[in-house]
Amino acid sequence: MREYLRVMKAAADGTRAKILKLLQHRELCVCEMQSVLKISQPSVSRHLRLLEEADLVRSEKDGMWSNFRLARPEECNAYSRVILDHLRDWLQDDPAVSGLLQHVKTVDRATCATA
Amino acid sequence: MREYLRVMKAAADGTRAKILKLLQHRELCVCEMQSVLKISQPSVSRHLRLLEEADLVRSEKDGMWSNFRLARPEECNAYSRVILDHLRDWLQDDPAVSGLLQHVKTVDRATCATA
DNA sequence: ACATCATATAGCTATATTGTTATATAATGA
DNA sequence: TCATTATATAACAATATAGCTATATGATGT
Repeated sequence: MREYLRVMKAAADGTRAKILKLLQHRELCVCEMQSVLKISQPSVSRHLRLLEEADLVRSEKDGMWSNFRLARPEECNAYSRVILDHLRDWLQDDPAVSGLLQHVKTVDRATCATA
Repeated sequence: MREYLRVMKAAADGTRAKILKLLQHRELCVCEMQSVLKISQPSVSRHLRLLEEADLVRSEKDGMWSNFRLARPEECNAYSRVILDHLRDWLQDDPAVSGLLQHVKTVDRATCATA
């Protein structure tokens, strides 16, 4: 039950759902997500920690940056695998998500500068 | 997004997950669930309202009782259908859930008496 | 070494959630 | 009608969550 709740609670938040949808597009660092989501950097960091603890995302350090991506199937647990799988279809037509997906195409970590 | 969050938040709670697992066994009235879950009747009622608003369960009045059952596929939305589908496998070996499933077999609405 | 940038953590506030008790509503049966 | 039973709603307390600002950590480049 513990793992089930961790995954479901992680997925049951609007900001985190948006992050997952953004990561379907490509890997992103924290400051890129901050720029797209228009929330504070610490808030993004905490959401990412919850997503990572739920095995929904994974991160890798690249120098100064932390790159986050969706967890690969073999990195998932039984619950996160299913959620990620369905999220590829879910929210695809959501207006808020579409807007962010437009925005993310114009974002570049080189021009973040701790907005 | 609204509907996604309604379903995910409804599912992302331990007590409500237990209710859904109990309802896989059979239809139950509020007082039966109260007896099995050992929480107050108003608390059960509110959980059921949230589950019903998420199209995860449906209820029918039967005289004095409200019978709750899992929503049928045609009563679901895109999200609740998927969650209910996976929940048939999920948590099947969870010790807390197993305990409740044992208990629910011995429960009868006739012997509830607003415990 | 020092300044800068990206990220993480700590601490706080506002809000949401879950539980409770008390009470309202509605059906049943003497 | 009146008491009883089942359920729903209201109001409250305790806890959890999500946002913020301030600050710590760690890498980069001068």
